[in-house]
Amino acid sequence: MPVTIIDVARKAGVSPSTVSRVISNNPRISKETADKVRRIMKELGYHPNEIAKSLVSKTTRTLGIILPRPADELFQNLFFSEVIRGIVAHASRSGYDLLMAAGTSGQEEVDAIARLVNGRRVDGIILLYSRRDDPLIAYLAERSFPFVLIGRSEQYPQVLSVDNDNVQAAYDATRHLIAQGHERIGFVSGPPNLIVSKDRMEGYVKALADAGLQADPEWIVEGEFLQESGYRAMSYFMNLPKRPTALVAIDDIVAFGVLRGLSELGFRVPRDLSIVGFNNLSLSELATPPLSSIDIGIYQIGYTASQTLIRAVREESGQLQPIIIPHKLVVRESSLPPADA
Amino acid sequence: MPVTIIDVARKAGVSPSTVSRVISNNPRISKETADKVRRIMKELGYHPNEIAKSLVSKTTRTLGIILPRPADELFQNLFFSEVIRGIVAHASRSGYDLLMAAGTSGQEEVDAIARLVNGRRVDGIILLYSRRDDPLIAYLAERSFPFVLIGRSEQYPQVLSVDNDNVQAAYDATRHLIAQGHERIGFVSGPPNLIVSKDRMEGYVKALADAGLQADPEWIVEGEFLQESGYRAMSYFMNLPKRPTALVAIDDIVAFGVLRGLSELGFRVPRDLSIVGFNNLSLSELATPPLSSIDIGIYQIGYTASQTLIRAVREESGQLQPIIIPHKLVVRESSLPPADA
DNA sequence: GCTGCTTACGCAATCGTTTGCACTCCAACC
DNA sequence: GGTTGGAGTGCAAACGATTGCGTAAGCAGC
Repeated sequence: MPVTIIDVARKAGVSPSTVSRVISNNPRISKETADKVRRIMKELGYHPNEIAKSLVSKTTRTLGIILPRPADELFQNLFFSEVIRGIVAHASRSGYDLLMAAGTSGQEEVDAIARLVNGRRVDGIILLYSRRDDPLIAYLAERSFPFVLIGRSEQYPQVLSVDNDNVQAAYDATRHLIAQGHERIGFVSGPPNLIVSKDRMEGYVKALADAGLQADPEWIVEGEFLQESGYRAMSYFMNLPKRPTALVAIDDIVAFGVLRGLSELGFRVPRDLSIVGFNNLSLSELATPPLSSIDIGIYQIGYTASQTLIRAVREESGQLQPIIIPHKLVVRESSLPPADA
Repeated sequence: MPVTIIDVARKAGVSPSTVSRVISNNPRISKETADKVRRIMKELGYHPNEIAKSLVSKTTRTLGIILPRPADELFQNLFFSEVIRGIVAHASRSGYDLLMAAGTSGQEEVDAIARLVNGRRVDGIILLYSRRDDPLIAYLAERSFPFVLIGRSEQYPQVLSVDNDNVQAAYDATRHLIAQGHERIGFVSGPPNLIVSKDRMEGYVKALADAGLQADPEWIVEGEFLQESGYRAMSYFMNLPKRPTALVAIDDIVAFGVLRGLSELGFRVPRDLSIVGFNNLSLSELATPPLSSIDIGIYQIGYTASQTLIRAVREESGQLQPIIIPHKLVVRESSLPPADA
């Protein structure tokens, strides 16, 4: 029913090949022919069938992104939308679309990726939330399918990746708290199988050590990237006989949970507890009190990931060194000395 | 290079047709043959080329979504991620993927949609942020391409759509404020070309009228779905000789801007100004004070939109009546009588 | 007038599937 | 023993493009 290249060719009195060459601006077509063909295309409202194109060109101008397991929970965190925002901004500027596929369970994630990769539906893939032993990375690396990792891989260091220096970032956050005079500093971590959890924990421990302080295992708790985790961590910490006076939270959303819990219990921030988070979500400055946070440049990460991947897809041989997006500490009220101090 | 259906056929000693029929579970294939073919497929690591499949089946098991103009700004609002969350949850459960395309300007939006539609890249399209005179709706409706609108259309009422009763929602919000004793109630609206702005405004005006109050045009301002708009609106209102005592904000994010501005100027909420927003973002309860909001069930909207669209794509003849997702008012501190009253 | 080079285009194969139709068996029936 | 009929497969066309190669026309050069 829709108009094909053959319809155009017939009406223009040329062969389909010629039309095809007009579309791809092949210089070997005379100007008159090209003009005529172009006119007919307009007239007929012709648009190339991208699927057919893909079949022969083996290319789709589409990037794929796999939504990590509980796609449901994922978006609760602004991190995700922010990184997608960056990806889409660059990709669309480069003429690429973004295909999102979700797997609901672990195995389904691999299935989802197999669908995209083997089904030739995408030219490259962006991987998120790299786990310490990630089957997706292995899958793609083995097939040498173009992909870029947001985060980093331990088993496959020689892989395109965009990341922060999370060790240093956590170091900076902790150091800042120490500089405020805190000596009892807790850490609310994320899922232990995520590399980012491990890295930030490492920076936290290192900062303490460098300051001659000791990381008390009692002051480290693990959770998810969810408010509830922060809430739980808060109630754990505040019930400790010897409470920390400051907290580093692995994510602002977790910090929000802490704040909510504290206010419910009547504690004041930063007087009773100072806190700094990660990601500097757009709402962090609206929290009560405004939340200090490490800005890791999420948008930039997404943007750069798309850039890197598209370069790789085009075989412009990207650098295999991980790309590190700089972070910066944004100090707000939640980690400053209390006004009445 | 990758293994095709022909490789499988050759190795199994059958024809490609047979392999294809095995894949689609055609009952006319004998069990032995099917088993053998399946074994070989595993052995060879065969995965069907979805592109080739799409070419002949004219179907892609993919839903498209067009990112409205300033894709950059868009995601700042949790509304977007939340609706996508709902879409992806349902779509992936039904075996559909989601393709996001962005246009940066008005014309590019139409181009983007043309690419998806005429390029046969998607089976259906989800449209967001319907404007009062939306070229995309016209484009799709004219081609009778399956699509569902999140929101509603004035020119094309006979179109699949998922929406709230925004008039009623705004009515409820305003009515709640009136019930608290407010008589001077302002409204911070959104872009006037969006239908949602118009609808909520209408409900606001109607609630006032029903209460015997008059909507003073001075107390209505327009803006974007951005914090800055709320901030500006706040400073406008608070400089009025005769200030409103309460505000309805078209979106929580706008309300956040108002809150921020008020706190900077030393005003207290709800004592100096009560406020209720829309969307009940996950962070609304974390605001200072916790923000009253109309919960419009964003996730549910996305979920239902996917459901409706997929049904339409499969020609299960969805209802053409707009589907209305119920809203509910969530009252929090920002619109309650001040504690010291 | 023949050769040889360009220019501008067409032919036909190809990409990896699906599917309508035809065909071959073989058992069952009269 | 010929006819039917169904079960199980294969042939080949089709989906809508791209592209290597071939070729006709035109012109220059000798």
